[in-house]
Amino acid sequence: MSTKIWVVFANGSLSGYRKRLNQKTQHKSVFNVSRVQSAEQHEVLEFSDSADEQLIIDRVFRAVMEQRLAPGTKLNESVLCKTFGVGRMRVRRALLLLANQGIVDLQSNRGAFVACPDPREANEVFEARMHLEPSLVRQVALEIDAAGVKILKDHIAQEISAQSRTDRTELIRLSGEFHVKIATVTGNTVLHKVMRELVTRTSLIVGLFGSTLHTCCPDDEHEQIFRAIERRDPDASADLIREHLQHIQRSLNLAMPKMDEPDLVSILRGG
Amino acid sequence: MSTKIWVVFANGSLSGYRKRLNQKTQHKSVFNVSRVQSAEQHEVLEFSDSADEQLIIDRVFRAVMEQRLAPGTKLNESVLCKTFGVGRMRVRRALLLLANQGIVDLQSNRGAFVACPDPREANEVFEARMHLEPSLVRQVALEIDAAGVKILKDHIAQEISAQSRTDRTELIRLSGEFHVKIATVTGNTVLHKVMRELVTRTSLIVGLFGSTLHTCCPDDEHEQIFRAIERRDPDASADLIREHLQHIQRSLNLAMPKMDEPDLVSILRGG
DNA sequence: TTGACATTTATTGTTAACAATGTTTCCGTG
DNA sequence: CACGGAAACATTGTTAACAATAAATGTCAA
Repeated sequence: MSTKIWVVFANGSLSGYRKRLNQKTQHKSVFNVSRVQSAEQHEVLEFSDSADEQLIIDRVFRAVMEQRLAPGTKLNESVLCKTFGVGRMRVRRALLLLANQGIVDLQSNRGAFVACPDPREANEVFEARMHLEPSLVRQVALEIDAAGVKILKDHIAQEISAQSRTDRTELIRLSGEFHVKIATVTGNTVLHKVMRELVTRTSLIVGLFGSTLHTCCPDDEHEQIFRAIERRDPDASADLIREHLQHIQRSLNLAMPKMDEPDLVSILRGG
Repeated sequence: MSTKIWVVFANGSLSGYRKRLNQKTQHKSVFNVSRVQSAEQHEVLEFSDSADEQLIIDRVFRAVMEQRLAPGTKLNESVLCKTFGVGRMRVRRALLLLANQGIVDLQSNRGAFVACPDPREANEVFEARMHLEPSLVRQVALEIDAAGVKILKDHIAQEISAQSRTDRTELIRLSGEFHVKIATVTGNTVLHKVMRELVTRTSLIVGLFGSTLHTCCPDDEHEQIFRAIERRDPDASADLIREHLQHIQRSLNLAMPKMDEPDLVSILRGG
């Protein structure tokens, strides 16, 4: 739940609180209040209330990226409540945010479902990534420092390990996360968020339209990209990631219709 | 509020509903139910419940883009409720989504405030735009059709008109929206959403750090970009928009600290 | 058995009351 | 008057009950 630590400037304001705090010290803690009276600055450290909310989001994110939550799966509110041991409000807020990011589809009075991107949306996501990632990786190749190289190197090692263990789930997750980490090493949180969203939606798409296992983890392309970055070669990096994205996109079978109501009807009628 | 029209396949399922509908026909309407009994496909047309919710979001978006909502402004829940004539839930959901898009800062137990991006975040937003927009505008220059050209041409006309009328608010809004419209003409909804978010955050940034009026509407750069697009010149388009973004970014005074608590304290202590 | 209709159940959407917190005001004392 | 303290007030966060809807089940007649 919530834990707050008050460190309060001695100009009033705490007085009223301390009384309330002493009344019910269940989930509140005040440390060294007397000592702190002499502190100079009002400061509040808050261990965010929304931690469990973010947990739900992360779990769904991860499950989608690992393709363990199939598109179309219904996300029942009460089930989520029990699973995470939180109230309905938290679950609904998490679902709203997930819907806002295109990961789940929120249908009025029917509930939340893991999104089923259609081919058009799939192409849109890839188009967006094709705009963003070459330029991004170019910058990374130019500016990356030793710490960044290590992050990517470790990641590649993990991928190789998962590949040798034929750990499919882990490999799928790592495969997507590689692209997120490229954004991470720039230190740009805005880019990080955008990439995370696009990559997760890509996972959905690959899960829906990916014909072969090969689709999500094409050979050692990630390693090649890393090597180009490592030797600070922006042009090669950009070219490689462009090809990489094209390979994934081309390996999709976008003609395959998803199991959607209208399609089902037309199929049955045709038979 | 909500209005639904049921058109139901005659295989049951409606029966129970019609009873309820007849009981209270206040905000529900059923048209031609008898005729529809012979229809073949179950279909639900829903006039989204979340329309008013989206309205709140759009209004805040617009107010921020027009810089009429200053960064730091508190967005009181009850005020918003009265303003839009909706319940608290809707307002809170809207605020949550706005926070998720970085437009609003949601502080626990204190409320929602128009975001105050710091210089670091400002640079991140510009960096993200510098990655995205040149590539985007290049594609637009290559693929745009007559309808797209008209959209942009009309927009430029509007900008010129607002400039001649010295309608500052309108000019600020149009100035941001030009970039969104470039994404719009691609027809890519994913890109559109990303651009909309980045541009709105830019408006916040310009409002905070823009030293001069000139910052937000630099000469006729938009018109030049449009002309490059119109003559299908991808290289020139990309170069121009890159310069354009750099001009805006350079005109910012990022050294100027915002009126934030920690800064205020340090200022007072130093004096 | 099937199809129209009614009923029941499960799930989601909304609201309002309550709890917790932040903010302001006020009061007495030195 | 400055200051600490306490209460009053305003606002936000949470919960639980209720309303509305969807989905499932049951009934009965042709």
